[in-house]
Amino acid sequence: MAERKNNETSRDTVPDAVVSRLSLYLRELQHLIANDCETTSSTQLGRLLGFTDAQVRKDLAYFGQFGYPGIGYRCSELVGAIRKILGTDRSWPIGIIGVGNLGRALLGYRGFDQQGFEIAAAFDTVDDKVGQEFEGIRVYHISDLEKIVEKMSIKLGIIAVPGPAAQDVANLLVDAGVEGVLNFAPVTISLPDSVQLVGVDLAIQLEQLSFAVVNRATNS
Amino acid sequence: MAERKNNETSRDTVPDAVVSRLSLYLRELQHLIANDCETTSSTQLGRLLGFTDAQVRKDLAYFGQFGYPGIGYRCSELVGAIRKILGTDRSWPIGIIGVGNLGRALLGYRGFDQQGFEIAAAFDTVDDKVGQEFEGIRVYHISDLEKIVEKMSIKLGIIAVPGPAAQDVANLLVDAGVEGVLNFAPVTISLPDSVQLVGVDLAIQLEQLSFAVVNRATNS
DNA sequence: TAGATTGTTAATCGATTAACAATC
DNA sequence: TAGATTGTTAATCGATTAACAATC
Repeated sequence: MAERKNNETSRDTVPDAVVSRLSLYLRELQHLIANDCETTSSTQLGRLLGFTDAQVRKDLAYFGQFGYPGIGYRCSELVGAIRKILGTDRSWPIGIIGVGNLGRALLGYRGFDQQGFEIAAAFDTVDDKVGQEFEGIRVYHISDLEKIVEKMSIKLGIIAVPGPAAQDVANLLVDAGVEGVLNFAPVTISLPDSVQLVGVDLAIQLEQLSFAVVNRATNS
Repeated sequence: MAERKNNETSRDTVPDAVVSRLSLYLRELQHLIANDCETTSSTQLGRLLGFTDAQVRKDLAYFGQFGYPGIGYRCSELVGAIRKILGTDRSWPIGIIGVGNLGRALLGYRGFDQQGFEIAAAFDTVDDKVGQEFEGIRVYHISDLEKIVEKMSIKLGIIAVPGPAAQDVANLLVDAGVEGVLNFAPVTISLPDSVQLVGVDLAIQLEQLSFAVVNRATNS
């Protein structure tokens, strides 16, 4: 069907920045749909998010042709296309390691389900927590990680343990066979290339904000 | 002291990517210090974080000269310099709006204090929560926001409310006089240019991971 | 001194924007 | 049809890397 050099597996590498904008497009499109918009345009999407229209079109062009010249994009169609690109057109069972404050907050976070993520199990080492349920999610002992990961087909792991334990937990997740890790611990961890890693450090986000405030006269 | 075109306020705009790497350098330096390293080098820092040595030196060069040719960087000195650049050499009183799962997790998050952030007050609209304390932090009614922000010199606000309420809360924060907002709600909010905004969407982080996993054969 | 490492300039690489023919 | 908007190419802009004189 599609011409060009296309060959499915030999697609050019996509910059991270493009992928994260894709998520933003998806979020805006879902809002537009909630507000009964049937179609949108690169200009509208760009205006909503502070990007140029050219950038919106270019980003989408990495993955194919989704629009209609003279018309724009059908919102629901583009949502479907982006979810397919991101891999969220199916459900991802997730395991969370660490049932402290942050872990429990993530267990209760409603935003995940809506985007195709489903927290299947939690893990901890503290006896008082193991066997309990939080937000309807059962807490297992970390020593059962491999067994449960397999049984529940868990593909992604979220690390929500203190920094010093993070690398050990990461290793256990890799051994258990997960394919991707989201790390909330404030440390750099290293994984084999075959396992994907995304890190989120909440303190770093505040540092970015602090910098922006201190330098606001200069940079905005 | 410093020559060059330098004039303090006319510094070239610093790319966001540079600022976020600065936070990573800071984190690694703190680990090095914890492990009794007195000095480090651009090569070592780069290796720890997966950057080139040239990038480390170039990033720091935006802000001044912090190293010693032939020797490298004194860790504690560079930590001090980066904290000053990021504005975390002083304490930032923070207000958190929304005391649901995520808000409470942030209230209890130990990583903030260590980096110069201090959660001073929490706000909600739910009667059962107002007046309570979580993790030693008092919850006020949102209608007291302006008063408390002034009294406690709160400069940064964290939005941890559901999406539909986020823009309203943002407006209240701006009216109350905060200078920066960290938004955890999964919506795009808009603020006057005079108020800085950083957004963190947890579902988006998982989408990035999902994309990376689905495309791992191609891009890693 | 010789070896190491910085700060900085120039070269390379990649990402964003502008422009426009093709299309509805 | 005229107006709108796409997908895509070429031009611009910015960020990363390589190289090296200066320095300890």
